[in-house]
Amino acid sequence: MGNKNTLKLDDQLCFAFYACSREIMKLYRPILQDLNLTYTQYITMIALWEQDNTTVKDLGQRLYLDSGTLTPLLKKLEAMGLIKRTRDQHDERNVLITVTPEGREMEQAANEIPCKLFQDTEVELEDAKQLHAQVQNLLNKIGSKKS
Amino acid sequence: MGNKNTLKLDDQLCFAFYACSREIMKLYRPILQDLNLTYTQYITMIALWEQDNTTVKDLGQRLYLDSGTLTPLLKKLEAMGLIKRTRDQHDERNVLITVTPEGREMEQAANEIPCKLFQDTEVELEDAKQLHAQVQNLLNKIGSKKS
DNA sequence: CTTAATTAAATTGTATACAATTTATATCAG
DNA sequence: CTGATATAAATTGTATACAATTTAATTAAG
Repeated sequence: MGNKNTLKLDDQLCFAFYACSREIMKLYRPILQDLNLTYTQYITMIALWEQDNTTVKDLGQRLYLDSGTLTPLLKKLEAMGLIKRTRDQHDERNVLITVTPEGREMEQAANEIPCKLFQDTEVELEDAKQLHAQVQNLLNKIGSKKS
Repeated sequence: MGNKNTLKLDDQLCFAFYACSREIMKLYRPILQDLNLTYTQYITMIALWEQDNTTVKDLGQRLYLDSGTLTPLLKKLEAMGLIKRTRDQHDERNVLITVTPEGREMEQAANEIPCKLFQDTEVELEDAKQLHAQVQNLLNKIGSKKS
């Protein structure tokens, strides 16, 4: 492993997450191509299917993305007819995002995606599930400052 | 958890990796700012400190990045004086990347980074290390097709 | 009521990512 | 040797990410 004080790519936890997420996205790409969605657009739609009629701010908090990323992405999804963006009548600062019937229709097709994803790999679903819980736990700890 | 056939953000392993890597990058940002490096530039330098005088192709394989991402990034690092790009005399298709003395000097400062990273969070180093091994394992399995 | 402070999106500018194509070089087949 | 194939980088075009700023609307303070 070399000197303890020497930086190694193989010791970088963040790099492992970063590389792993991009490699899994490559598995998603051909599947999502059928829906004409990118991965970021896909998780945005998942967030909206789960919670319709919400704000850009709420979406940003759940997806860990800011308006600089979301505004153009949501405009794209609107142009594709999957969502609708409207100013909140009660507080014009908020933009409300709602899923259109076309967007709802896509949800049905999307439900088939998870079982296809790791189909041709050696990844065991049980391992993935166990790992997922730990990553989630880490993610929660990153935000909270030590007391 | 709702219907088993309903997509939920909290069930998405890839999203957990994706969000987690970006959140950790946010912890890196203020630290890397002292070196005037982005996270991608930082892991590229780590790869080069570990293996000097290598090709763009080799870097791409180790970082899971292609020339479309690396070429402009390496040009930036060269402009900063940290590396040198030269065509291989024996095979002009290859571009050899070498670390300059300035680039080597930065390695010393960078060695201090890992211990600073999770300092103010609740993340336990032992948990992180254990998790890392599992992510690495998954990453290895993604590439290999089921027999 | 009116100005100051706050908040939510949008915009601007820089830096990735990556598919697809192009360019330049090297190798292979006949 | 020579056209066909293959390979490595670079380029082009699209889609994120995100810091920093701007715009518009709301709320708070005096």
